[in-house]
Amino acid sequence: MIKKFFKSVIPETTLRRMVYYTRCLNSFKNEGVKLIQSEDIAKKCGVKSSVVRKDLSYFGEFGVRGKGYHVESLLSTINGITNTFGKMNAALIGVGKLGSAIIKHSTENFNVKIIAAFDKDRKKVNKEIGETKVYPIEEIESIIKKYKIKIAIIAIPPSDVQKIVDILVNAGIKAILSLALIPLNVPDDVEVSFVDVLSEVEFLFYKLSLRRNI
Amino acid sequence: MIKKFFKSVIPETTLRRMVYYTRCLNSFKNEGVKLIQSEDIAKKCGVKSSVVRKDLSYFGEFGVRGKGYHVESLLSTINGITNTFGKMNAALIGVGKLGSAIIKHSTENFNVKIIAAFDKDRKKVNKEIGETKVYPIEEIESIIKKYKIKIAIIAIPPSDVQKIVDILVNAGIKAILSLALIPLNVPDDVEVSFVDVLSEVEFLFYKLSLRRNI
DNA sequence: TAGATTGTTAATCGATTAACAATC
DNA sequence: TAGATTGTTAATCGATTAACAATC
Repeated sequence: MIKKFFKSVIPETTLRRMVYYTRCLNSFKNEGVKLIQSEDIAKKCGVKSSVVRKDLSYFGEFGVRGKGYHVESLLSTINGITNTFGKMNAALIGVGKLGSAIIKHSTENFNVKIIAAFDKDRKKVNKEIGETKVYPIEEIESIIKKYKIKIAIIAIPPSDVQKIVDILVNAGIKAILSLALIPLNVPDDVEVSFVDVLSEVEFLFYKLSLRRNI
Repeated sequence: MIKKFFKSVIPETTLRRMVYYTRCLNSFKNEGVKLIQSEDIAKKCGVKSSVVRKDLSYFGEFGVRGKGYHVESLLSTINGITNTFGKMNAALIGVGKLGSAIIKHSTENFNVKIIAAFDKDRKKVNKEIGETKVYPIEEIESIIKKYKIKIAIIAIPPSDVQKIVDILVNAGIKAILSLALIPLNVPDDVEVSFVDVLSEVEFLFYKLSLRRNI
């Protein structure tokens, strides 16, 4: 029987939870845990154990029935599937307060590494923040191509966003994370995603007020 | 016939899009536009017009068939429903790089106002960032109660998060936005939501790698 | 083997979509 | 009235859930 490597489509929601899972698994690994059950992952990540099992099952059969999952091998299987072995290089556009906070976070924390930052302010250019060098906007294309960067984070004022997006797409960027909640024009093969703290707060306000009214 | 004020449950996704819509509507208002169609809102927000109409219909019938929606009255109706007339006061815990970036954003941009910030660092306490005063951690409870703040943003290291969450819940906070992707223990009546830039980047990496493999 | 936990199924729930009747 | 756009419907799609057969 021929077995496909993956189920044909993996749900967005599953992919999002994979980020949780790898974090949990890494934390288990650091604690020296060798074998875990779906229930353990579930508790640590705040989801249900059936969700964990279903999510993992999209990628293959990793568990041992009656026993659980081997932390180490599960981790490396996930890394293998996603082609990411801790080396997720991204670019950052806009080295303001928010931008430099993100660089700082990335040095302290996890898998993502900001390997190049860009700013239009001449005073910031050629400086280094942590290990990240700041280049002028004009060099976006050459640097992105040179380092084969596929993902960019945009932390600039809304008015400048689309202009930069065009440059990025042209340079070969395949996914953009924007920190301003304005729609972007990109080709179909470029992923776009938004993260905006204040919008999320507004959403929470809506949720609370409606709760009172029903 | 008795008409309920709202449909009994409003979908999460609708509520999230309401944030977009109010922004679009405000921008139309500032351009002096009086009357708009669902199609206009849709284009500006990057969704489909049927989605806009369905979303708005959860709250009532605001449009005029054959004509469209009155920008001004639609905006104030939405504000009325959510009890928010531009006055969304929130607290912020942790005045590091990320925290102060958020304060700066809130002064420049939209509806949310950070009316109190907290930090354990004595050197930051009693300073002001923009119009936001920084209080010591010990005063969380008194200040939150004094200003009746219902929503808090947490921008502190993961290890301190749960401790602060307990204090916040105790002080009467009803919604928490955490900037660290670790699960929080809260009572059922407290909303929790997460925003984490680097997790989102990881998610995008997963998405891209899988795209290549299928 | 008996006990335990996985991987999968089928039912349920929720969100999206397009088409169109209602109506300004 | 004719033209236009809303508000609603019903079908489709996608995600969650709990239960359990498979199997270590």
